[in-house]
Amino acid sequence: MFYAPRGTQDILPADRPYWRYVTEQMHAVAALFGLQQIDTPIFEEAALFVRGVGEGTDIVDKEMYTFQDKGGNELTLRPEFTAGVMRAYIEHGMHVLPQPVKLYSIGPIFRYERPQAGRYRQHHQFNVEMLGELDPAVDLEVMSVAWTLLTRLGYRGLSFQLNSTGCPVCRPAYRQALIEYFGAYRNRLNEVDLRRLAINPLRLLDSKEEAAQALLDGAPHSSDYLCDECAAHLATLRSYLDALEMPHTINFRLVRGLDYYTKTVFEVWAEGIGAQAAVCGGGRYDKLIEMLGGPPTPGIGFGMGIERVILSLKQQGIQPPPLPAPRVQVSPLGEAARVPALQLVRRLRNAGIAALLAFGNRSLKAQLKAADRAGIAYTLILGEQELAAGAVLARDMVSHAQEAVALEGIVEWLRRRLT
RNA sequence: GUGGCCAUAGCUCAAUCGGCAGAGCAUCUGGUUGUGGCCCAGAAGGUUGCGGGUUCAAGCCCCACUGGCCACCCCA
Repeated sequence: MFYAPRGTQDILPADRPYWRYVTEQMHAVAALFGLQQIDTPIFEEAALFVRGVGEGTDIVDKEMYTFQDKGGNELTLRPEFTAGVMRAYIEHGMHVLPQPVKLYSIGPIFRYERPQAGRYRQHHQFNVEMLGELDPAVDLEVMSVAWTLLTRLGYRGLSFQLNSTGCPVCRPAYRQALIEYFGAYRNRLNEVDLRRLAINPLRLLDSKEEAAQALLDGAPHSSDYLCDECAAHLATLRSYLDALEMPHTINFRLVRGLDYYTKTVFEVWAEGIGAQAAVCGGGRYDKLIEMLGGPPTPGIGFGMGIERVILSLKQQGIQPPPLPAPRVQVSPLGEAARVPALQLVRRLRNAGIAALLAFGNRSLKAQLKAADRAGIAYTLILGEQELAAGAVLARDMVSHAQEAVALEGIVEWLRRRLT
C-alpha cells in the first residue's frame, strides 16, 4: 500500500463543491478590486526565500523543502507566495506599469511542519499583493479584499487583529525597549524565551510560555515607539477602517513570523477550527523589493489559507452550492441499441447537453436505479421498439411520466425541459 | 523538533478474562418478460497500519516503526 505523504491530502470529489465555491468567490472578488492573476513557479531558487523571508525565521531555518536538481541548483518548494511574486515583479520590470500593481494568486504552498488540525505540509493559499504605493488607503484596500471575500463566503462577526511593527527608523528603539524590559526578568524566563530575547525579542510578544505571558501586560507597546510616519500611517488606516465599519482590535502582541514586514500587520481569526485559527494573515513590506535587488518599492499583501477557510465554513454549517451534474442518461437495451445509444449521447453532448451513458448489459431496472442515484432528470430508453420507431422513450424520473419522442426531435425536447 | 491520545471491512464502530473477527451504512446481485427510490434476501469486502516479542493461543499484553488526531512551537 502507498499512502499520501505525511501532511498532504487528496481533495476528493465529495469536497470539491467547497473548493469550487471558495475559489470562484476568490476570482470574483479579485475582479471587483481590479486584481490581476499571476502564477509563479512552485519552486524557486532557495536563496530567494532565504533573502526574502529572512534567515532566523522558522520558515527558512526549519520548514523549507529544499533540494538539488540534476544541474546542481538549490531549489525550494515555495513556503509562501510573496517572495516569488516580488521576483517576478522585478524580473519583468513591472515598476514601469501604472502603480500600484495589484496581483493575486491561488496555489499550493509547502512547509515541513508537524501536521495538526488546519495545518498541512502542502496547503493552498489565496494570495494578494499591491505593489508600488505607500498610501494607507492601499492597506485598507488589501484588507478590504479579505473582508469582502470572507463576508461573501458567509462569515459573520468578522474582526481584524491589527498592529504596526514599525520601520527601520523606529523598530530598533522598540526592540531595545523589549530587551531592557524582559532582560530585567531574565531569571523568570525559560530557555526558549531566553533564546527569543537574544535573537528576536519581538517574538516574545507571541510567547505562550506561562512566565512570559505574565510579563506581557507590563511590556512596552510598539505603538509607543512608532516614529511619526509609522504612527500617522497606522492612525490613518484606523480612521479608514472605522469609516467603513470594519471592526479591528489593536493587538500589540501581533508579530508575524516573516522578517520582511514593516508598519501594518494584520490577521483574521476564525473560531472553532482549533489552535490554528489564523485564516488570513499579512502586512506591509516596504523594504522587501529593494532587498531582493529591485527598485525601492513599497508593498502590502496577505495570504489566506484555503483549507482553513473551508474548515471554518464547515464548522459554521455554511453549505456550498452543489456542482452541476448531468441530468440526462441514455439507457440502451440489448446489443442492437448499443451503437445508436453511443451516437445519441454524442449528439446530446455536441448540443451542449451533459449526458451519461449506462454501461454494461445491465437490466433496465439496474439502469434506472443508477440514474436515480446520479440525480438524473430524464432517462432516454432505447430498446428494440424504439429503434424500430426511430424514437426514444423519455422517462421523467420525478413524475414517472414517459413519452416516445422522435430521435430527430430529442435535443429540442430536452432543451425545453432542462432550462 | 517536543508531549498526550489513537490505529479493526470503502465509511462509522463492536468483539466479555488473551480463546472461531462482527454489525450498520455504502457497493454488487436477485425478488420471472422492458421500469428507479421503500422493503426483503443474498454476495463481495480483512495479512486487525507495518515489523518484532511474550504466550498453547494475541485485534486485545510488551517493544520499535509508520501514520492520524490534539496541544506546544510556528503559521494560512
